[in-house]
Amino acid sequence: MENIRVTIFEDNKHLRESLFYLVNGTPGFICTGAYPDCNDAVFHITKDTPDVVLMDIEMPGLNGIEGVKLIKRKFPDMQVLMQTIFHDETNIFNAICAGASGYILKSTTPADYIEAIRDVYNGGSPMTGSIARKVLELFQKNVQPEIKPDYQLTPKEKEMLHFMVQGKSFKMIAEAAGISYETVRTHMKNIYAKLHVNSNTEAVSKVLKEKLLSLVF
Amino acid sequence: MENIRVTIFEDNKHLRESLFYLVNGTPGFICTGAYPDCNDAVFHITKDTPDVVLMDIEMPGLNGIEGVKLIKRKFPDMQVLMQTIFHDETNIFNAICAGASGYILKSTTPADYIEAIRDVYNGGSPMTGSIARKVLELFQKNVQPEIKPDYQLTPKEKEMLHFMVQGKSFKMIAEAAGISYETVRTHMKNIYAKLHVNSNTEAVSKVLKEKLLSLVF
DNA sequence: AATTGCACCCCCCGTTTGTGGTATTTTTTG
DNA sequence: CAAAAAATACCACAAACGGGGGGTGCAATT
Repeated sequence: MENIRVTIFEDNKHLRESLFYLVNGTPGFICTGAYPDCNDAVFHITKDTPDVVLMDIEMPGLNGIEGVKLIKRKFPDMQVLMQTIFHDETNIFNAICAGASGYILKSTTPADYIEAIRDVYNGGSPMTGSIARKVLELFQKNVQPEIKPDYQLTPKEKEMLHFMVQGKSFKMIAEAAGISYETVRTHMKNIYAKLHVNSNTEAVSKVLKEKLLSLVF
Repeated sequence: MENIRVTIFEDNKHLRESLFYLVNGTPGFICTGAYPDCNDAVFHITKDTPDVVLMDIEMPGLNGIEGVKLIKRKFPDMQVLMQTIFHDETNIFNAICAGASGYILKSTTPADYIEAIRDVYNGGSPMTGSIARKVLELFQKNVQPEIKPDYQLTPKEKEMLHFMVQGKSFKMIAEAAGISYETVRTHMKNIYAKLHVNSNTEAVSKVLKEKLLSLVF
């Protein structure tokens, strides 16, 4: 059985070394290189000839996204497994689009790290459940954009929501719509019940995500 | 802690009963129903009020794909976890497009079944690595990143916003992020200043409209 | 050595929302 | 027309939010 060759790009010295020892300490795996940035990624990979690249997203200089692009341009079949801290998710989507083959969190256990690398090597795409969920949702939108559930909102309720997504307070909505503050509150209560939410932010979020309002008005 | 309510649709009597006992035998889970077909799925679910539906794909009469469609039309927020014996690509994509929240194989172990159900319940989307890979590949072709204004938000601030657009309250965010309530408020205050808004709804609205968080995560 | 940016934590105070009600007046519709 | 649905309005209380302070520690930069 051939060893799975892994090259690591990770700016954090401690984590980089931990991963290095983790990979090398696991039977069937060998770390062919561990670098603090991907400025010379193509050079390193040409030399290391890894099967899988473990790439941090947040890095000084060339970040992980650019790194993946570089690598995939030169080695289209290279398997790149991204890793990042959970909540800097802004670029994760871009990472995937750049050609990443998987996405894991830095909070994963050593065993899971190894498992993810093996999974990528075997043609899988390990990712967390929450990432997977988001990917699925976008997938559903692209393929079938018409999953528009009907919440049976009345015209007045939609008007309230319109003002709501503009960031208006109940008081401002009352004035804008020419009705009393308490009436606005009543409408909002009904809306919350229909949308199955219980806060203004949830309502706004749901409206925008599901495009419940035709952006007229 | 509330039990996770699970309703099962599975034509194979043996497997159906096994799953029933598995779910009921696991602390924190309760099987609210187990049916051999989804002809009366909407009725059963109305009665059972499950949190998660475990749905077989291959079934006589109405198959699992149609079942999901029915269920999602009536209960748009219902979480449906698909399961099948086949690794059939067409079915998988149809299921995903129909609104399934996850996809597992019948070959999974009991422990993994439970884990998958829990994952779905918690907003994740469990799926096998190979499924994920296929989804990613399609994803990479269809989407290109767009230009977005830069408000110089720090990673932590983006994290806060990420939770915000999920409709979470400050208190919930504090818990989810493992920081104190007051810290969340501090971050939010800074965010408001950077985005030039002064309420949670305005912030959420701006984030979603301008796709500040790449919308996906 | 000093500064800056970020993440973190706490207090106060007034305002706004969320939630539970009740209740009257249109408007729509069978 | 009678009934249902929608829109209107109010009260009360608890919870959450917005804006204003005050801080500490740490790492990177200057």
